[in-house]
Amino acid sequence: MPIDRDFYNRESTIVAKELLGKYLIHESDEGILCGKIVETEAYMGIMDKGAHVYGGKRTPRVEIMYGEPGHSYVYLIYGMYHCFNIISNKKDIPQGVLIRALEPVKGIEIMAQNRYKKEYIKLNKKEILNLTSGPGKLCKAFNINKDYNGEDICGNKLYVEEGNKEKVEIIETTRIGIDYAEEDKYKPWRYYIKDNDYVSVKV
DNA sequence: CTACGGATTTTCT
DNA sequence: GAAAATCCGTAGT
Repeated sequence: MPIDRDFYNRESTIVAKELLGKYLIHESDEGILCGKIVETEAYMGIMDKGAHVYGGKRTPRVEIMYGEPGHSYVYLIYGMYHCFNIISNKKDIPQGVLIRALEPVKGIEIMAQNRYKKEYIKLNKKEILNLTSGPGKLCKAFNINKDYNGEDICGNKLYVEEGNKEKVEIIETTRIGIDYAEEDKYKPWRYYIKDNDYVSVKV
């Protein structure tokens, strides 16, 4: 069951924290993919120098951010990799949560094929850890591309569900890859689950 | 272990 | 024409 849209209709820092430990599900053509969300980043809208919508910028690419919460924002970065975000907060307040890392739960065979064109059994330990331990990697493993931009995360194709409600210890720290964001690059808006092997960068 | 650079294309200036 | 919310392979310590 997808989580209710109200869940996303809040500050992205809150949504980012509460997404940790939940499951991202993709009912792809190859089969069901499921990963536990272990690392997220909040992008806080037009006041955030690290965000694509900083200063109220409104371009075709970021237009989806100004829409209803609970939709996806997928974009191509460095010409080769996709990043997957979930739009948070209400219409006209363009905030989002970048999903930075997952722990594979179901459909690992499919992820192995998507990432390496190899069977899971043939992967070495490092390759297994690298299946979904980064924003570009998890998009490749989950076969998320630009076709999923604007997808409804409250639908039945690509969505988040509750998971097993385990207690998680959350680390708050600074974001990654936004050196141009001046003072905002030091904002503690990256969150991850303590001691999880699939977190992309630890403190 | 860290450091560097190349890949590759969309997006905005 | 430059930069980008990244990743990976290679070279050096």
